Amino acid sequence: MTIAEVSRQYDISPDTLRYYERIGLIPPVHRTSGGIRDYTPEDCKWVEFCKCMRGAGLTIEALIEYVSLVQQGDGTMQARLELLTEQRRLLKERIAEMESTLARLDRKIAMYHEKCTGPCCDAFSQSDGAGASAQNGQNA
Amino acid sequence: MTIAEVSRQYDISPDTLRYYERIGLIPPVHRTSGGIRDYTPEDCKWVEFCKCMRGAGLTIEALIEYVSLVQQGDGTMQARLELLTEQRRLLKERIAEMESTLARLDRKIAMYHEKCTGPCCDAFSQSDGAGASAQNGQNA
DNA sequence: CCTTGACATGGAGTAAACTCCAGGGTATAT
DNA sequence: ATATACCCTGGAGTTTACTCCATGTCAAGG
Repeated sequence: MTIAEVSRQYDISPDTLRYYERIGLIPPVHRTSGGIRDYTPEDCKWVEFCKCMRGAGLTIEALIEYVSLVQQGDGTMQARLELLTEQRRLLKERIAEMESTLARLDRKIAMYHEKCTGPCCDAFSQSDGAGASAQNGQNA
Repeated sequence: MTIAEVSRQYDISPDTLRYYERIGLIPPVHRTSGGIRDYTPEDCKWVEFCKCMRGAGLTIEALIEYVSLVQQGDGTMQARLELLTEQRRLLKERIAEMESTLARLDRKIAMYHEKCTGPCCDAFSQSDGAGASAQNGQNA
């Protein structure tokens, strides 16, 4: 598979694909005798994997480390397991934080709904501020 | 409250606090007669709100727009509601994506557990690749 | 063989989001 | 009054993660 095909398939520019390879975010891609990249299914899987993990917010640094461990062979299984476990923990933390922010957004939206559909729409004037509930010192 | 106190309380550098104010991510902060920032509880709430929303991945652009709407007064309630609803939708999408990546990480971790504790630890040698399951074209 | 379009490399340029700095004002303890 | 610590602004610098570019190579059609 050429770099252009991979680019289309995963919606990542050729420049970015080369960049990812250069910094070690994906292992070196297979080449033709002429030196042109010819992505194997394995190469593609790395591209997809990195895209997925980056999308979830894993750092490039952690992923480079993981790729490096895989390239060092089977002796690094334990280290890989630890790395992935730590990244899983961090990901779960981020999700929890986002869930709580989502709940907060929901409360704020509910308040705007009340204000917009309440008895006297457009006639309110409490300073809204950061919380649609500016009166009680703390919200979420 | 001085900028240094707010900085400590929310773990945001004074430079970043000034930057946030400059770009409109928080409304103008109250000043002393001498021109020095003196954060009111309301100002602090904005700082906390922005920190929370930024932490969940809302764009600076969307937050600036929200702050701007709030400053424009009560006529913008409907627009604020729409903005928040859209941001909520995007946030939920991101969470869903991260949940699925979390599940994928879990599967991969489970596979490493098997390999590390299985019958012949350290004696495997299937090329691992991006999936700890390099044999079946697709994983997750 | 030659043209044409995609690909290669190394390095420079860019956008976002800070972060740092110089030069100068403010405030409080001595 | 003055030293010291903190704050101000405008602007330059930094980091991250790309993105673009100049120059040269590769490969398929005519």
